[in-house]
Amino acid sequence: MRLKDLAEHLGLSQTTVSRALNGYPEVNEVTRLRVAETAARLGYRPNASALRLATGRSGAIGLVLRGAEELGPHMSEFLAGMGGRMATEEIDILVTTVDSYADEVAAYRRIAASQKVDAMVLHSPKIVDERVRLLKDLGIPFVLHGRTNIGETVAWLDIDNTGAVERATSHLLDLGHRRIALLNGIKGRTFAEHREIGYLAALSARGVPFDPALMGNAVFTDEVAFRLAQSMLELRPRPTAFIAGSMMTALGVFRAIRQAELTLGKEVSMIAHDDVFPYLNADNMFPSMSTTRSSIRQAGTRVAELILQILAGKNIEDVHELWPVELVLRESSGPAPAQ
Amino acid sequence: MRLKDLAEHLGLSQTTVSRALNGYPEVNEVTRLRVAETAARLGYRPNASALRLATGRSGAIGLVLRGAEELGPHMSEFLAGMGGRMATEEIDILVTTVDSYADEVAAYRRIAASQKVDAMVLHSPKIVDERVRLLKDLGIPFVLHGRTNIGETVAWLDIDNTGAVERATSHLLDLGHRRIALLNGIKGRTFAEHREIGYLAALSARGVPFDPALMGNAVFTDEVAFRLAQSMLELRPRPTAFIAGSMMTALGVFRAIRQAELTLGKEVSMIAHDDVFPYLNADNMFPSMSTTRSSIRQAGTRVAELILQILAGKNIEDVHELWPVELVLRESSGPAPAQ
DNA sequence: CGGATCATTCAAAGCGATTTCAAATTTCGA
DNA sequence: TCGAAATTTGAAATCGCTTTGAATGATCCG
Repeated sequence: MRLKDLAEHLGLSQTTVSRALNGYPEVNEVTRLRVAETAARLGYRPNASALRLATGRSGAIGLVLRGAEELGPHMSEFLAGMGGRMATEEIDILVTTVDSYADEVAAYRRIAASQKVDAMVLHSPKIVDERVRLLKDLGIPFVLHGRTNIGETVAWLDIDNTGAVERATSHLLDLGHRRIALLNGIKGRTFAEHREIGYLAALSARGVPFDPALMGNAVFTDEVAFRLAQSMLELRPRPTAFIAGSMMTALGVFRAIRQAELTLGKEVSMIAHDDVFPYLNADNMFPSMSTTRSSIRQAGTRVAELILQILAGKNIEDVHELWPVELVLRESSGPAPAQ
Repeated sequence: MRLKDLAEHLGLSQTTVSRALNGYPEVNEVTRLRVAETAARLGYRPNASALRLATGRSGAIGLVLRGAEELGPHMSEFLAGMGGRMATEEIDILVTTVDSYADEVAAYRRIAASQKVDAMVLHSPKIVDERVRLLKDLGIPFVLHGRTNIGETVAWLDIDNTGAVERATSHLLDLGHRRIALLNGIKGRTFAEHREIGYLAALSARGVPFDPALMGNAVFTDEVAFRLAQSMLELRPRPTAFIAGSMMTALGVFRAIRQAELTLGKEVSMIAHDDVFPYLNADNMFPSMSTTRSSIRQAGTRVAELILQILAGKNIEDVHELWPVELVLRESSGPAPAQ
């Protein structure tokens, strides 16, 4: 069922039918109704490729992911959020996976040259992220999920990682903890650096010296977290509190604490960052987990919204959002044990 | 940079340039080289929309997901697997999320009518899954990840859920367990029904009566699993072993066992199904987790491969793969405690 | 009544590729 | 040397839609 068929069926020209369906004003209301009704009845849908070619818009927004590393639980939540918003606009999400960084750059070039997407989302940037400049050079509109220090205006949405960790650290200090371990993300990623800044700021505000042995940088998997926490718990004096970068990390720390036969919430405290996974609830852990919370799914939804605004003409200078992070105290964080 | 520009730049016709780039035989080797070199130097890429319109192929394969429910850790692993295979073919993955089942049907129709994809992947089917018939009616090639009992030939790839659970159950019976709980997936999904069959078969082979109180059907989240396991552990006599449907489920059972102050691997045993998440390793749990293992990422890669074969003309009757599942014994499963 | 205005409709020209069919040039064998 | 065959190139049609610019009738007003 092509436009041409539909037009013939109606005894009208393609022009009129196209206009009727796309809501142009210069078509008789009676005709418009007749067209709409017939199109619906016959299940007509414009061919996506033809439409894209004619309009120049591709009707898709792109996402390039380093497969193994990035397509984890965080990303799928983010995707779900984006998808929810885009679905109502009938805009597709185009997921491209790559293996290496070099492939990633090539992928951006390819996607740009073939005009497959109208805009892109850029993820977990580094402090200085060349991908940002690349996309600017390529002229593709994009929203950065996170921030970067490149001398260009970009549209971004980020959560207040610095503030979150600063508050968590301060709170633990208030509870008397002095040996607070930070399980942070990969060195070089902006969010990890921001968290480190918050951590150091809180420590220095109380004059508590920073001990590099109490800071780990790694991916957020329970396994790595387990190993890091395990070795930190062997230090003397050992840490009395952990700040875990994600819920996966928290699970690893959990295990390390248990294996060391310590009690979470008493001998050792923990505050974890919670991206709000529907299948891993901080409230229902045992003991329940104190968290710094920010829904990554909501972030996805909002990023989608921002992209739509940009495509509608909004100036990217006006697209900056820094989301506060709530500190939710539960059972896993308590007063530091007596010396 | 359009084909036309490139052709003018070369002093050739679009026809020749197009042929040269697409490897048609009737173009002079010297010319071909010159075209290829110039195209590469100028970074020419055919416009995706135009190419699709001209060829009739969309260069994408589709995936419709019910956002909240389906876009979890399993799916992101599967996606990563698919993406890896498709990337080398320059085929895109089009992710559409929907809220309700009704929306899902509409989404399939829409995608079909607008010819956005060349093929689709269908996921976690029900015993009788109408989506399968819908896709057949719509004439879209697809591969089913799982199986369904609809009277039609479809291409599918599935793991041997029945065999996996049967072996796990038999093994626990061998160890002397008689009260074995099964934390299964949502009722009606084929994989859950298959697992139930394996469970029941193993029980009845030993003449162990089936106790409905020891079977739970729910989504695979740690929270739900925790609640189910918790209430099961309150039964008397209580279950001495658990078969957990996923690693998330296992985490919940873990917690329930600990909260009940029992020891995993001694008073209570557990075998969990492991889809092989890179961030949640059965080997590194404490105690390490016995599992029935099958990489869902590999399944994704393979499904992608099968789709490519189908698009290349392979008969769907020849596309059926049932993957065996390995049983990996570790510390979480041990002999039943003495009465 | 007649010219201007308005409301509708349509034919045809893109969009940027592929592909059919024809033309031009070379090569080859008799 | 000449015609046929093979090789190489190109003009134009096509894919299915949007959109420009023109045409057709209907309506209005002096």
